[in-house]
Formats: sequence, structure tokens, C-alpha cells
Amino acid sequence: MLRMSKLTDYGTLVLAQLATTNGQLSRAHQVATDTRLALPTVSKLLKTLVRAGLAVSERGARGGYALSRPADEISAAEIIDALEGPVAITECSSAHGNCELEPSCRVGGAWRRINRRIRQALDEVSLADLQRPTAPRLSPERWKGAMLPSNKH
Amino acid sequence: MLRMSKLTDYGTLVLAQLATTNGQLSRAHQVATDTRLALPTVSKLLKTLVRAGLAVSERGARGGYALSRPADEISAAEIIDALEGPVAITECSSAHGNCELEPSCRVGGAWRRINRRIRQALDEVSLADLQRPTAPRLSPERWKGAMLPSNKH
DNA sequence: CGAAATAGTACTAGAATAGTCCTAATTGAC
DNA sequence: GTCAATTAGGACTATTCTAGTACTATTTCG
Repeated sequence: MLRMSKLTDYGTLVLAQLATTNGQLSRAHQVATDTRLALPTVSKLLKTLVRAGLAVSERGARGGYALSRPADEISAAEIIDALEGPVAITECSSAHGNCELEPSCRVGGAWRRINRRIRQALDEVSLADLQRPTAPRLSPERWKGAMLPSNKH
Repeated sequence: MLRMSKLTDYGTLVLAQLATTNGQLSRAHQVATDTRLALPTVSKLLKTLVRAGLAVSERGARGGYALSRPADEISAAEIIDALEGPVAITECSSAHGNCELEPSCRVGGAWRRINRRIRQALDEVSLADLQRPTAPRLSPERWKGAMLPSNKH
């Protein structure tokens, strides 16, 4: 597994939506519709993203959200940092002091090295890259079997 | 975060212990003592590792566990696969069909690329590397560009 | 002022994880 | 052949984490 949380995944979709508006504000409701995610969830994500500095907001009527920077200046690493804290595949990868095994632990250094490489990979990919539809076109056939009854909203 | 589970972390310690015995059998109790982990936990991990083919066991009195292969032929990726299933940072990174957003999802391809790079990083590090006490003795050249040395399995 | 929108926080339900325990099967020693 | 040591397998529990929701306050425009 080694997976990021669903919320982070969703957060990426939310940011990708914001990236399509050329700097214009999007309202939370609009983002929810476009991403097909539930409004309260989107709302929560947007707040987090603003606090993390990846998005900016305007309050009041005619308010909304936008990216704080161009999409090619926001890295995947920043997105993950914002939504689930610093990348650290083991508990000791980032912070010290809370692992009682550490004095006798021989594998910590190596995990930290691996962690750095993972971070590099995430640093080198921008939101613009994420958003770019490089994937081969998906034939509609492909998805017919997988379509779920729409259970949302 | 983006972290692996504690059990995987512990499993690495367990394997590192087995790597110190030069092929001789270690009893679960011994491994627990050496790693300072609780016996039931170690026992559970060892069983999983045997089932995954990373360790071998002998039953009965004088039984015990050992690595199935030299430590430099066991990669970090295999360890993670064994203990928490295939590396997949998003739910769609490996398997298809269970994401109703997928037809309209534009970011899937990029996450899959990132996922591949993470897997490469994990493939290139062996248990022997992990175990090496201090040694950040990996020349930077080795890691420039994403060259895969030998792709196993 | 009143409507529309974001900000912040608190809460709940459910899922996943970590950890333990018990019983069966196997092997070596006496 | 029996006993003791050891692994195999699975069931179970408690705790932590995640996802999602709800409610109230604040801000801004008309």
C-alpha cells in the first residue's frame, strides 16, 4: 500500500479544478459539482488548502477560491504536505525522539534516504503535470462494467 | 505522512535480525529479544514473511526462521509488498474498476507515474543496504536519473 | 439589513491497525 | 512412544485514525 489518504487524493482533484479557471474565483459549490465530490468534503478541503497557502479565498457574497500560484509552481510534495503533513514513510523519517528503539535501530538511516528520494520524486511533479491528460484516451467500453449506480447527492 | 504501517517497519527490523545469523535459524523468541518487540507481534510478522517467501521456517523443537535469500537479494519494495500489499499511493494506482470518478479523473495517470518512481526507489534498496549501520555510502551518481539495475520477479 | 459565501471548530460513525490469545501441527530428544 | 519446544493458523479485541457531517460565526455585496 504505502498510500496517501483519500482526502489528499480528493484535494488534488479540487486543486486541479481550481487550475482550470485561469485565476478566477470558484465557489465551493461549483468545485463540488465539477469534481463530483460532496460539498461538505470539498469545503473542508478548500479551507485546509487556504490555510496551507496553496489556495486563496475571498469571503462574502461573490467570494470563492483560487490557486495562490500558477499550477506549475505547486508541487505534488506540497499538496501532500498540506493535506497530511510532511512525507515520512516511517515514524522516525522526519522527527526524532519518540522511538524507544532508536538507539538500537540500524535501519533508520536507510529509510531516511529512501524517504528523501520519494520526496524528490514528488517535488519534481507539479500540479500542472498532474493535471495534464497524458493518459491514453479511455474507450467508453472500458468503463461500462465498472460504472456504479450513482449513489451521490 | 504517506507512511507505511508500523508493522512493516517492525518487519524490517525482524528481517534485519535474521540477516545477522548467516543462514542459521533464529527462534521467534530470540528475534523478539534482539529487536525488543513483543513476542506475539514478532511471531505474527514471521509467519507473514514466510508466507510471502522472504523467510523460511523449520517447525518443531530446534525449529526457527531464516531468510530465504541473501540480504542483498531482498529489496525494500518486496518487504513492503509482503507486509502491506502492493505499493499504491492512490487507490487507482494499481487496480482499476472501483473508482467511480475515474472516467472523469484527469490526475490518475500522473499519480501512476509518481508511483512507479517511488517503486523504483524502493526496488533499488536491498535489505543489506537497510541493515548497513551508518553507511550513507551510496554515491550520488548511483541515484541520478532513474536507472533500474536489475528488475527482478 | 439580508443574502451568499467562507472560517472555524466540534462531533460521530466507521474502518483500519496493532496487538493478543488459543488451538493444532510438527519435530527432536529421551 | 511420549513429552517438550516450536511454528501455523486463525479468531478476537481494543484502540487509533479517517472520512464525513453539522453548526455557528464572520465577511462582503447589493
